[in-house]
Amino acid sequence: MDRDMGEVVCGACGLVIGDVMLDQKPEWRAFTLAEKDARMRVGAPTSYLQYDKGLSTTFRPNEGSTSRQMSLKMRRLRKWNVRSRLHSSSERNLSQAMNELERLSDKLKLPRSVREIGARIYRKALDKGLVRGRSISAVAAAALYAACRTTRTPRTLKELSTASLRGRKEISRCYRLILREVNPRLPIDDPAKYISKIASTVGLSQRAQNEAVKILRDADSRGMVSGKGPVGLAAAALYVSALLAGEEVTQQDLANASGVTEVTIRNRYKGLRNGIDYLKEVL
DNA sequence: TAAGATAAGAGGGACAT
DNA sequence: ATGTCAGTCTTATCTTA
Repeated sequence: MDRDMGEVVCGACGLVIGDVMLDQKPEWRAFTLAEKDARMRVGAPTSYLQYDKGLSTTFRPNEGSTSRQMSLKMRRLRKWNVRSRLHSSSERNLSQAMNELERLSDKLKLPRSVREIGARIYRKALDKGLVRGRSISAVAAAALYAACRTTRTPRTLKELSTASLRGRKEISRCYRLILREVNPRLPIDDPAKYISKIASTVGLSQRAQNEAVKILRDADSRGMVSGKGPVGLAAAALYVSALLAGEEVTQQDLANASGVTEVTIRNRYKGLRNGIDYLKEVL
């Protein structure tokens, strides 16, 4: 089980068995009865996924005493309750954004934990006024992408943009804005994260994956990776390791599975061959 | 048919004006 | 703010084994 990836992977063969990670746990645990008793009072775990963090009240008609007057009064109260919750534009904005976040996460099979972080990032962006003048869906997609990066969950900007209604350019603009304004320190994208994802869709062995990771480490230690796209590097490393292991994969297959072009794979492949001595001899 | 080569164009970062 | 430069990646097309 690879928690970073949000995937369930077979340890023997590297096959991705399922990529839906359900997070059904409450956010706390009770170890003793007394503790449990104490915690009964905290209510549901709060969540950033609801625009009001799950703390709002709702009115329901009282089914027991349904006098005509009472139900009218209740209806009025409920109306005001709803109004007071939704009246501010920022909260309306949030509620829309949370919907979009849910839709995207669903499409991309992202675990709830990532969605939570995406929601938190979106809130910050909204508080800083970054959403004004931009589309909610684009900023939401960008926030979710940022969440993938902070949690080291391998999703590409491209995947985000195909799931979103917005174009890649617009989302990446928002993403860079978020980087600058709200989330200055994100870990750099690690190519190794993409390896098992790519490998399992083209059916490469775990052995080949391990080898590919090793190759990437070598390349990194030689300063060959800076400035290069992480996905292309991962795909090329897999191509090399497949050759070494005698497993059959075409550049075309890897290109399809990874979302980069064959040309890019070829270029990275060439770089790896020239840059790493022990590969020069074998290939 | 897969792999390699080449060229043109897009988009974005760094840096200067 | 705007322009230029170097470098990456994509798309398209042709050649090679």
